[in-house]
This record gives sequence, C-alpha cells and structure tokens, in this order.
Amino acid sequence: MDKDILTLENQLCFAVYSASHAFTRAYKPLLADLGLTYPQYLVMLVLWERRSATVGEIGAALSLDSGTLSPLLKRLETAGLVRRERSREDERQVTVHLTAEGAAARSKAEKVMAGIAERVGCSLDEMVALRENLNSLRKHLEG
Amino acid sequence: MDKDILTLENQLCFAVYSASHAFTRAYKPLLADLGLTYPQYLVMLVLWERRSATVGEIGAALSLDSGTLSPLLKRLETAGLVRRERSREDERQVTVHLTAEGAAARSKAEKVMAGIAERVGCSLDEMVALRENLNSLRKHLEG
DNA sequence: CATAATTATATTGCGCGCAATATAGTTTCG
DNA sequence: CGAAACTATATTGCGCGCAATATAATTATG
Repeated sequence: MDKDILTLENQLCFAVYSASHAFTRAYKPLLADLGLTYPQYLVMLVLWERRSATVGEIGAALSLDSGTLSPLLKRLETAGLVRRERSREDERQVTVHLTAEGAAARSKAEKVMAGIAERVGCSLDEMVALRENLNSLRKHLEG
Repeated sequence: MDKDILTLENQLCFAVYSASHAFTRAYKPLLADLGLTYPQYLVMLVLWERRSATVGEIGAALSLDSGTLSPLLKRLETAGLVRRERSREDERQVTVHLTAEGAAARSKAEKVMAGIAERVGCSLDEMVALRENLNSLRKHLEG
C-alpha cells in the first residue's frame, strides 16, 4: 500500500522517538533523587567507568557536541559532582574529573536504578536483542 | 555481574536514546527540503491523516503537551502550512486545519521520504518487529 | 442560578541538541 | 622561524520537551 508510507503508526522512527521520551519520563523521578537530568546521568555513567575524561571523549561516547556538553558540565560542576581543568600537555583540552561526591553518587545511583529492569516488561534476553537491533539501526543511519 | 547494572553499553535506554537522535539527524536534511523539523513533521503526519485536529488530539497522538505544541503550531501557521481557529462549540478548544499548501506538502514529503526505508539496513519484517517491540516497551514504561 | 471544580490552551522558565561561529592552542610546511 | 591549516572547547541562537502556572470557557453542585 503506497499511501501507508507516511502513516504514523507505520513509522519506525516515531516508535523510537516515543520510546525514548517514555524512558526519559520513567527515569525522571528516579534521577531527581540524585539531582540529575537524564543527559547528566549519561555523562556520569561515562565518568563512573573512566574516573576522568576530556570533553571530546565524553562527546564521542554519547554523540553529543560541545554546544550541549559545555553548559551541562558547568551545571555538574556547580552541583559539586565533577571538576573541570585544562590539561597541561594540551591546553585546548578540558579534562573532567569526578569529585569525591561524584564518585560516591554511583552507589546511590545503583540503589535507585536497581528496579528499573522490571519496568520494561521483557526478559533480559529480549532486552539484549532489542538493544542490539537498535545499535545496528543507529549504525546504519549514521553510515 | 553486579557492577554491569550501570555500564553504559548495557543500557537499553541509551540505545533507544541514541537511535532516536540518529533518526532525527538522518531525517534532518530531507525535512529541510520541506522546511520542517522532525517534531513539526510528526504534527503534519497527524494532520495528513485527519485533515484537522484539536491541539489536544495532536498532543494525545504524539504524547506532547501544549507547552511544546502551542509554539510549534504557531510556527507551522507562520509557515503557511496550517490554520488555527477556536472552535465555536467549545471555545476552549483550538482546531488546527491544513491549508492548501499544507495538504500539498504531503506528496512532496512522500517523494522526499521514499528512500528512507533502505537507510535503516533491515528488512520490512524486521522493521515491523522492532517497531512492535518498541511500542510494547513504551507501554510498559508508561503503565 | 451562583459558585466551585474541571477542562483546553497558552505562557514562562529551564535544560537539552545542534548548527554556526568564535577563540585559543597546536601542528604542518615552506 | 612564521604563516596557514587544523583541533578542542566555548558561545550564541533557535526549536523542542516538560513542569509549573495562568487564563478563559465549560460543567457540576449546592
């Protein structure tokens, strides 16, 4: 059916779009306990893995540019979770470090996020399969 | 592994989040030919199906509230694609109508969007399955 | 029938997301 | 070495997305 090309419910992109917003809405009250927005939480996930990272490394990990990250990182710094400093080897780069408070927030996040897996309503295997399908989709869209 | 709970690559929500942004980025140059942003395109999809709809109906279809839709619809009106008018039966409601130009934009959109299905790199059956999984996920997150 | 409760939309404010531009530091190359 | 090309981050501006609030119209209730 040719006219179905533009029919809303057939649009895969809308399914991704609305699922993404549903995730953000579901996470919001949990993250509010940590004083984090969802994008800020993503940045903290990167730092909890690496302890520190440059702005560019965070941007590469999350596909976000400095226009998004610069003000976001300032807010995390104001909140006391990270510290930013120009690296001495290459003064163009800014390295973002976890503070003690930022590092400590991880165990709090683990407690808060512990129950989220049950909210998605599918098995762990289904979650993994869905994640892989989405990552494959993203790579094709980018390629 | 307990520490994997917060590991970025295991996060289904990040896969959804980044796939959504990848979709928006892929659509952007195509929609630019129509003078539309992605959320504006979603509103046009609703109107191309119904010819006219109230602000509330559009919001229900897209899970968007008046804080998002009111200014967006004003921009569509300024662009000449829609016309907004208070309904006479219930003056609280605003009905959004397609203009002739807005209705005509549909065939242009069909041409511009025709090739997008190949960009996602999977079969139509896989697209349908992925869409259904995402819709199921969204419902669980909302419920 | 008056008033309270509800409903539909609009406005304000803030945090993304990203394009375009600016600034400053580094590398390359004649 | 010195100018040009390049790189990393910051800033500005605009359009969402959404919470909180405001306004005006409708419905419910005493």
